Amino acid sequence: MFIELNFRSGKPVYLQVVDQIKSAIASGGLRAGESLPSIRPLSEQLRINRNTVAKAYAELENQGVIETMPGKGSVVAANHSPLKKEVRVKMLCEEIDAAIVQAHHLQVPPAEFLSLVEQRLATFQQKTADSTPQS
Amino acid sequence: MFIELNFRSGKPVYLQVVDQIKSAIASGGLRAGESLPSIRPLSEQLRINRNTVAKAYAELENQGVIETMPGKGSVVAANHSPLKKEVRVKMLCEEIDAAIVQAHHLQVPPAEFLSLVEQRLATFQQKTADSTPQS
Amino acid sequence: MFIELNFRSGKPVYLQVVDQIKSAIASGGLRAGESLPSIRPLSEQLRINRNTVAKAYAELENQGVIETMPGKGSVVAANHSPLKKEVRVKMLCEEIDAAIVQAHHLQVPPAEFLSLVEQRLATFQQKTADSTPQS
Amino acid sequence: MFIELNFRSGKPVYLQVVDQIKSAIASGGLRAGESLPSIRPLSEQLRINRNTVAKAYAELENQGVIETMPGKGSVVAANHSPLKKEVRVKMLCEEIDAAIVQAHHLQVPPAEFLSLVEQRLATFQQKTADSTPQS
DNA sequence: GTGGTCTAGACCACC
DNA sequence: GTGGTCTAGACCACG
Repeated sequence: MFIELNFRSGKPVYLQVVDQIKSAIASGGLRAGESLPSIRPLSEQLRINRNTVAKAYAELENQGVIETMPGKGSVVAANHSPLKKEVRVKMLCEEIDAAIVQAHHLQVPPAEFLSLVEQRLATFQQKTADSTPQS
Repeated sequence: MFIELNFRSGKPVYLQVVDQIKSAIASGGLRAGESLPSIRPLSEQLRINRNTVAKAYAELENQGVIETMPGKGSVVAANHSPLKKEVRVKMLCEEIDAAIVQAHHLQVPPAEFLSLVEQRLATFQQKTADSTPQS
Repeated sequence: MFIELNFRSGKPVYLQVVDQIKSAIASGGLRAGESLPSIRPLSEQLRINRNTVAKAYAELENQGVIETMPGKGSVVAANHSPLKKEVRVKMLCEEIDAAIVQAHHLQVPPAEFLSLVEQRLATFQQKTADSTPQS
Repeated sequence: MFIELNFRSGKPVYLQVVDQIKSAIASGGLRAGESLPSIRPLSEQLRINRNTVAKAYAELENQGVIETMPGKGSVVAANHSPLKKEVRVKMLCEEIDAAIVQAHHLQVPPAEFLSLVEQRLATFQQKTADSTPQS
């Protein structure tokens, strides 16, 4: 569980924790059912307040990414979102549009952009496969 | 100059203005040398505080995207991309990775994700083409 | 906006605030688009910490009950849940089952229970109608 | 003695045990004078700590629902409802109101809500009848 | 040991 | 003025 914080980025610390844990899960570094580090030790490791980690975990829980059992710790949830399909696609499209606008702004042509997407996607799938050698 | 604000997104209003103007320039809606609407009418059109628009313009000027001549309005600066290609690609990859992680957690499979990206990209290119028929 | 807190009930204070606001909305006391009291004054009125009210508002926001615009306050959201219908019905059934078990336990016969439900439902609809005389 | 635990609900485990035993008694699954499973086997069956079951039984004894004779096990107490009818109805109404508020926020219209209540009630009576065929 | 709640007080970003 | 974040330290419930 390696998390790197950037205190100068302006992005809230608890959100950095959220995003990095989600990213670890998406790339297979953490798998459904696996335990997350407890709040107190993690807060000490990251040199931040316990409440800040707790806030991150609470956010992850109500996004349905983890499940936390008071007194017993948190585990990665089985992945299935309770949101309507249309809402999920809409949320994803906003993220995609942001990337497309960014590409235009950085003068990366559409063809190269698409190829980049395919390449990054392949990287993620590779990582996921690597961490499930038992299948 | 069509700008759509989302007051619910948590993203600062002035940054939404900044990003949408940058995106309008990137996508050809605004071209180098063209002038931007003045602060007062734009703030009335968007129904936001003049200070907010002023802050957005200041930020754009800071980034070298526009040039403001006090008393004479603002124009789009000559296009330049001082960043090295590799830096730009790295920035873009962060945006792409965010979308991929999001897709995983929203239960959108890779194939559908790719297809969505292609679709949004096509839509975006269509809009770009529409707004630059003179080229 | 009358909220009554019971500090001895064991129910978290912030949840008491959440439930009473949701109840006020459901019964028509607060209508879509209406403003909620600001966090600071409400916390003073209730004699609790600002963070506790903030936590309640955050919870209401991510249940989609209110919308909050940083720097401008919170308003009651237009009501439409992004959850799948099946999930919504399941959540509701848990609440209903709790009431049914309670009725059995309190030795209230089914017929009387049903009649009670109809009566309370009518009361709520009445209150809603009263607060929308303009329709 | 079938008890189903939900470790994700946030509701304390020992309270889930308490409520399900109370509900089993209320619905006829357990009758006055009948004995309950002892703590040790029940804790093994539910895969929870013995202390948790013990706490549940202590709570039940406190509420007068069961009677425990140290060294001899626990039996269901003779049924009694010391609360006045009006108090019981008031308690029940709070539970009902909670369900109605929930229905409003989950966008379930009153008609569908009533129909759901009738359906769940029928299911519950069915279960009750099944477990008391001897009456 | 775990997570949850609440308080108190600080600083910041936005409008 | 508004809400958002973070810290620090306290107490409690649960297993």
